Amino acid sequence: MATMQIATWNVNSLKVRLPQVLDWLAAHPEVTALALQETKLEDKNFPKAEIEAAGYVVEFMGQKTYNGVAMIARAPIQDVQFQIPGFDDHQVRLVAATVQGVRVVGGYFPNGQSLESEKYPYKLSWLDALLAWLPGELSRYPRLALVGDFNIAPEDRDVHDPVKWAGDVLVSPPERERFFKLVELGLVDSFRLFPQEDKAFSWWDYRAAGFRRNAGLRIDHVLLSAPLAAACTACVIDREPRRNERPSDHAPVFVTLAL
DNA sequence: ATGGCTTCTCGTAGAAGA
Repeated sequence: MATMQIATWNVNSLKVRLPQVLDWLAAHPEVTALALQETKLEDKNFPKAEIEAAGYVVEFMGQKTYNGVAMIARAPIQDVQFQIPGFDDHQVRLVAATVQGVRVVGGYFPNGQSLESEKYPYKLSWLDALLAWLPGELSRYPRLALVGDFNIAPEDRDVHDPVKWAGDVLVSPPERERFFKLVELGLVDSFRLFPQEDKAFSWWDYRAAGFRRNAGLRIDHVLLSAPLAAACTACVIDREPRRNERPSDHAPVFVTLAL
């Protein structure tokens, strides 16, 4: 039986955060696969050599200014696929790859901006496309982890001030319904497999001292198929990098699997 | 306080993030 850890981190610019990513990986040698979101880099500017020099392999697809995803791994990355098949998306938001027999799907789910924005129906259609695609992926890869920045706080306990946020984007019922449709596909919210402290969040607003006040949301998730959930021994939101200078507004989240 | 802060860009102000 071997232990592997799978992680996700919205780095909000890999250009700025690369040293922090490398430091974090060095401090977490059991992390076999790390899915990144919001790399915000065109492929020609991606720091592939630096990541490989640290002893990792990496697959990536990005674009200027916004979005962009990557998969960093200690072990070979196989069968890489970008974007949701059949969903014509001009925003780079998904990478799927197999690492040590585990299918890791890393997503940067759309934010939606507001319920009135045209970005909100885009978010819902993106979620619907993901929901339509995943059943086949799950049958092909029974060991599957869906990770990333979901931009959905599934329950009120995932929100620092549920009254203030009520009905807003990231917590609206149509988004939450789709999150729980993912659960109905057989994907388990690994964080809730274990006792957790109250007010556990993965994102804190840069503004108004959000982190200091723990005014956050739990929107970064690791969802596991049944065989992986059965092997999961821990799910941790690592707040430590949020204390760095120039931190990402998101914390990394990782699971430990005893496979 | 419908803001705050941080990132990005055919940039130096405005959009977007969540």
